[in-house]
Amino acid sequence: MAPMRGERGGSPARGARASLPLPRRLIRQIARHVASSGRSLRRLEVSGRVIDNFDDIDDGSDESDMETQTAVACAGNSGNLPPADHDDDLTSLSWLQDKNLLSGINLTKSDIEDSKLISSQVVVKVKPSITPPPSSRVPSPPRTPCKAPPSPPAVNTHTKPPYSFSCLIFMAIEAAPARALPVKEIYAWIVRHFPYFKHAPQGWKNSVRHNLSLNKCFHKVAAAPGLGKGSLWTVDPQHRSSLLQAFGRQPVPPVEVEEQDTSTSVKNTPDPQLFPYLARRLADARSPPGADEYLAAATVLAMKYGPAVLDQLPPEAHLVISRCARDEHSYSGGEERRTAEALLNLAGVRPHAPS
DNA sequence: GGGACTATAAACATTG
DNA sequence: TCAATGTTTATAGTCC
Repeated sequence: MAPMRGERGGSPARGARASLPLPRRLIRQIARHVASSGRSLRRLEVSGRVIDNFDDIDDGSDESDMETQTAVACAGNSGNLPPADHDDDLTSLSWLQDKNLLSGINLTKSDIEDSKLISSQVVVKVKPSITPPPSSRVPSPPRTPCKAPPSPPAVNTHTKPPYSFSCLIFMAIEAAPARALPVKEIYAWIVRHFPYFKHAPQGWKNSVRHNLSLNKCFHKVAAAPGLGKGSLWTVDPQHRSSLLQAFGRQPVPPVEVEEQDTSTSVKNTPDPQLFPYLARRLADARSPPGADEYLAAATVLAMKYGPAVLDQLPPEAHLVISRCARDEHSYSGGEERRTAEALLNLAGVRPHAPS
C-alpha cells in the first residue's frame, strides 16, 4: 500500500528517557566516526556540559555494535543531502524516519566518507532493539500522483527525495552565497544534491518553475547584469520560518508497527504548536525508541531548527554539536564550504574558532 | 466531504 | 527561430 503522507505508524517515545550525560558509548562513536573521516570534533555540548577532550573517552569498543544501525546527523544540514542508496541502510537515517522521529534525511556511506557536501557529521549508533533492520522493510517512496511513472526506471539508483519542491528550492537558494539563484542554478543544485533528478522525467523542472511562480515564499528579483535570460529567485524572509518548519512535515514512510510495552510514558513532549508531527508521534507511538534514538532525533532537530528548539524537548535530549570552522577549509572548491556554512548558519550551529 | 497543499502536465507568453 | 524562462490553468492524490 502506498505510504500516506503524514501517516504515523508508531514510534513512541513513551518511557524513552536518556540518562545524563549522553551515553559514553554514543560519545565514543561520535568521536570515532569524526576521527575516522579525517576530521576532528572539537567540542560537544550535552545539556550544558561541554566535552572537549575526546581522548578521555574510553574506547573499549563493544562490538556487539556490529548489529547496530547507524544514524547520521549532519550539523547544519537542513536536508541538503543526497538520498541514500537503499542498499546501504547501515548509514541511512531511514530507521529514524521509520521511527517517525525524523524524516527526510538520508545518507549513503560514501556520503559520510566523502564529507564534501556538508561541514560536519556525527554518527550515532543505536541498537536495533525496537525496529527491524531497515533493509527488511521496503523503502516507501513519497506519495506519487497517478500521473507519475509507476516506477522509476532502473537507471535511477537514487530514490526520489522526500522533500517537496518548495523545500528543494528553499535549500538551493539558502545554500547560495547571495541567497539568490537563477532557475538554472536551482536545477543544477537539485541535480547535484539529489541525483534522482538526473534521470527523472523532465517534468520536474516544470514543477520547479511552477513552484517558484506560485509559491509566495519565493520572490523574483531583478536579473543581475550578465545573467542572461531569467531572473534571480530569493526566499521571502517573512516566509523563511514556514519553509524551515516545512522540513518537519515531509512525508514519512509508513512503519510496521510492532506491539510494544507502553507502560511508560513521556512527560516532556515537544511543543505541539511548534512540532505537531513530532509531538504527536511521541505521544501516539506504540514502540518507544531507546534513549539513543531519542538523542539522535534531538540532535538532528537541533541541527535542523537550531539549539533553541531543544527547550521544547526533555532536558535529556539537549545535545548540541559544534565543530571547528578550521575543518571546513579542506574543501577545494568553496561552493560546498559556502553551502555548508550557509546551512550551519541556517541551523543556528556556530562553528567554534580553533583553540 | 471539503479545503489546503502538493505534484504533474500542458498551454501560452516573454525574453535573450 | 529556438530554447529557456515565467505564468496560468487543470487535474489528481493526500492530509487534516
